[in-house]
Amino acid sequence: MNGVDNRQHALLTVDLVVLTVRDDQLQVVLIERGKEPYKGRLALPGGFVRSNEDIDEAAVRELAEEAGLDGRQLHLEQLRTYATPGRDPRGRVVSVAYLALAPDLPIPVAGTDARNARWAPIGPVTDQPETLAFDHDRILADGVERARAKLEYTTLGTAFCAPTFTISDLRRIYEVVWSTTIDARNFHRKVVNAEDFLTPTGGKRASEVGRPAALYRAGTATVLYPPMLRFSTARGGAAGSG
Amino acid sequence: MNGVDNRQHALLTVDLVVLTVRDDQLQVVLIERGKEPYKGRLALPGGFVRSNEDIDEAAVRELAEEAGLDGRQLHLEQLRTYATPGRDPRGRVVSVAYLALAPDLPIPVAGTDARNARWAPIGPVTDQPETLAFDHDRILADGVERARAKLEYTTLGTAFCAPTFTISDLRRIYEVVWSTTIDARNFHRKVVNAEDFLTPTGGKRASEVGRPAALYRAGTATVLYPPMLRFSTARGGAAGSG
DNA sequence: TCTGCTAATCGTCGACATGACGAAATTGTC
DNA sequence: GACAATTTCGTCATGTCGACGATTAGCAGA
Repeated sequence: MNGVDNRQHALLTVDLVVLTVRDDQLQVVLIERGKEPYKGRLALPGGFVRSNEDIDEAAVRELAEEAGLDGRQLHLEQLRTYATPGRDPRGRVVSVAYLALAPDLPIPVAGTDARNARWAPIGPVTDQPETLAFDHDRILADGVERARAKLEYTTLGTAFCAPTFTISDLRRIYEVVWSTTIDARNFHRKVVNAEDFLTPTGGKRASEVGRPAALYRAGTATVLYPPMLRFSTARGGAAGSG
Repeated sequence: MNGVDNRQHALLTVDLVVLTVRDDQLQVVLIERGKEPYKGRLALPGGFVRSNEDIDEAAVRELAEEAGLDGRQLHLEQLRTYATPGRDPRGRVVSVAYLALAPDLPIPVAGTDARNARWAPIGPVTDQPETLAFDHDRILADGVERARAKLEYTTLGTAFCAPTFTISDLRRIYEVVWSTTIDARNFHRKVVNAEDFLTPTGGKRASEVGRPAALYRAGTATVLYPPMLRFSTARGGAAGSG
């Protein structure tokens, strides 16, 4: 707002980091780009925000159009905005990234743009630089880190679960997302004692083998008190980066 | 990316939630708007992002221009993006909000746009709706909540302190930001034991009265393990007598 | 110098959370 | 019925935390 008017118009997009736990792996929805730029390259689903459309709406719409998922049924939150000049060869394109956490759903491959969408394990993507189009590697990494962090101090682990689930289901979420192993007995004690984390449904589910497990629904709590610590209290504090 | 091209160009701005603890109150930098829309109204500092300027740069620039503060010397992080249609009467304006945490610095009222900038306690602002221009009340509330949450599980409390500070200084930060009181002895034990949270400088500072306190610098840790819990675990604690 | 006063720092104690791990309970399978 | 697998309940040592007493270090006034 000084003498020179340097304001510039930009194109606005939303990009989606849609995560699930599937086959004991953390997986993300990727699409294969059908046009330039980066034609043929893997990318996060996303697209341009329309006139008079709020970005939250745009995220829900793209989730449906490109991934075939219903945004009202899964956790969706704004992640971060990426606007570095040159991040998109088409010009100044600002992307608002969203993070979605979903249970292990099949991707409907209906007659939508979701035809190219697929679940892909994040390992091969995050291990190699420049796997995805644009700056989507970075966006994915930010989304994964956000998800990992949120499992610690929120009850969001249930967002990866089906509407009803067992404590083992939930434990496997934590183990996969954090790439650790958790003692089943201590985990059980912890989540059962955490107030409003889990609501028992009364039902039980017989797995293939072993004692049937009680079924639960997500409780009303959104914050986990006390939090679930990712790295055991063990000193060392390898808490590293920021 | 379907048949109809609904993509729309938007103007991009950055807005700043700059917080400090001053006079035992959480305060924020506000400016008085000099032009329409909302002329004369209080607002968060901010402005348009320039061509070929990254938003992080724009945030640092606006911090200097509008608040007279040096962004390299304080904590600055992206907060959230606001893009609801109609949030700005001038048209489609997308605002990327940033959160800055600063020690109790005077605002240089030099010959910059900072002439209107001032520190203002957040209480009167957050208590009344529609105090600020645009949707800045909401942005401020989001910024304050982010700051409160981050004190729990990061070492960011030191960002509110001068380069060297005492443990009491740090404790007052927590007390003011969280609007609680904290036992000085337990707080002392906790932060001294938290690895790499504080680095002793060796110096001491004599306050007006009482035993002089040791001076510290912020340590290298960015994460607080275990976290500082905002609401006490309050299990048996509150119920039982001592 | 001695006596207050205040704030910083050190200690103690009980309640509770947690990690390690034993053991009982409940299924299906051979 | 023995066995394997899994869930669920207990036990124990350790660590953290809140409550709070005690000591220390500086200043000011008697």
